[in-house]
Amino acid sequence: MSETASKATILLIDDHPLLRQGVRQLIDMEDDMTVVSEASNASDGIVKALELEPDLILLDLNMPDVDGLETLRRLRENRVSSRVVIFTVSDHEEDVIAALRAGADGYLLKDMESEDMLRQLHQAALGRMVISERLTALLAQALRGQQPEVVRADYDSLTPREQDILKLIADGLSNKMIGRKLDISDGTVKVHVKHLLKKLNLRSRVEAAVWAVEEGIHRI
Amino acid sequence: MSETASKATILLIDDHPLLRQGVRQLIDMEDDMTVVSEASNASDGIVKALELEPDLILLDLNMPDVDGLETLRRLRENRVSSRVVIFTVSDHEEDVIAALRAGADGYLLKDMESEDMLRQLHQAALGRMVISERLTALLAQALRGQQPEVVRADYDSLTPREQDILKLIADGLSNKMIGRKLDISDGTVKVHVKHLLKKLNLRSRVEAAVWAVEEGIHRI
DNA sequence: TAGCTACTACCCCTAAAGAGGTATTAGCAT
DNA sequence: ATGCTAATACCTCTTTAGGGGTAGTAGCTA
Repeated sequence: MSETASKATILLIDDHPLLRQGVRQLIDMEDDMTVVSEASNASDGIVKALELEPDLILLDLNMPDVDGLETLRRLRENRVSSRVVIFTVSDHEEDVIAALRAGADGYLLKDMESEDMLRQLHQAALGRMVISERLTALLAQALRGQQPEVVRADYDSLTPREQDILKLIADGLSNKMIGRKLDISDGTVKVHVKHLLKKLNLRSRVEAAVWAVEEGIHRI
Repeated sequence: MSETASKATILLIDDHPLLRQGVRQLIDMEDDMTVVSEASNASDGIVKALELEPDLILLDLNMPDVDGLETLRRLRENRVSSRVVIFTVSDHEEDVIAALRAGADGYLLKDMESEDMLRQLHQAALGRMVISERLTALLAQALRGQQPEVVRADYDSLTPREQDILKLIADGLSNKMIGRKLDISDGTVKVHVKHLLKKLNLRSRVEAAVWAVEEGIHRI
């Protein structure tokens, strides 16, 4: 970890020497951060990460051979606990989402202003997740995109009672427990389950539970 | 839409008169935006939205009676096409996510600086999604559904085979189907299921499936 | 070698789930 | 009044799940 006493250690993994040079100069001008090493490819980066255990790894996405995402995965596989911040030119939604899903602790764009960059690096070194401001709208949209409207139609086709019971299934309750909770017989619960499975075209309560959780119906 | 020639029209829906007053003054000092009306509750807000069709609606989340989220839903039900930006004090993850899922075009926090606020409002009036910068990390985290620490430990306590089978349970497969897929007997699958339930301290495959989906293990 | 873990497969047994059916009651709309 | 839907409850039947056990095989390690 990076105490205020010692400098936060940073490893650069990027195949562009000039850019590494620029970032290194920028960072090394700060008195609480330092670039401890650089790598121009994935395998070299992983070796150095394991060896140096830096506080922070700045990782380019677009590298020949093994790309940044794959590098990130390999770092995680090798139990590298450093925070990994993607540092790239790509502001494509798929890249951002994929990187975050793969466990990136941040996603910064290379066209940032220097001062902005330093501010974000400080935050990252402290363990905060950092994302270029320009990407917020994109993130929000992705989050919304996860929720298909088609679902509503299906869910709304259920009677109120069936909706109740679907939610309880998604809580992992058995028919008997559901009956107890709703104060009806477990036989009646089975009837509702039967109907709701048919309407949603699912084959078991497990599928129903998974569906409900994935669609967020779970906690409506 | 807001052309550069005419002013962008804004409707405030918030139960705090003083805050409405402040926002109105701030906005009306701009020469390309104007507050055309205010409402202190949901129903009044919806009526005015239908009547005035503003370019932008600033909507408070925390209102007595009908809250902002429900208001947003009703606005959408009534085919109000105005862009709706949530304007609230709540930086809770659930609120942000729920609002965006419900179709909000932005989410701004009330503790913003004036100039920042105006900048964001201009963007929103132009149709861009706006999110307070402070919420980016939160969004990113929501996107990856995150929380491993504890989970990892539990999940890692499973043998590779048990992990395989947990994933297949979360796909809704029966023991027999899992056995067919892994080319082992369904009896063996039952053994693995038994063990994995015990290790994870769960009571049924439904609970296991829900757990796996919620923790994102589902698609590792 | 002995011990440990993982994986496999079977046994027995009970409980739960799900598909099919009939039927009553209440409320609502035609 | 008739029909329709939702909710309730019961029936029978088969399949699936899950807890308990024993046991063989393979691999790894002290």
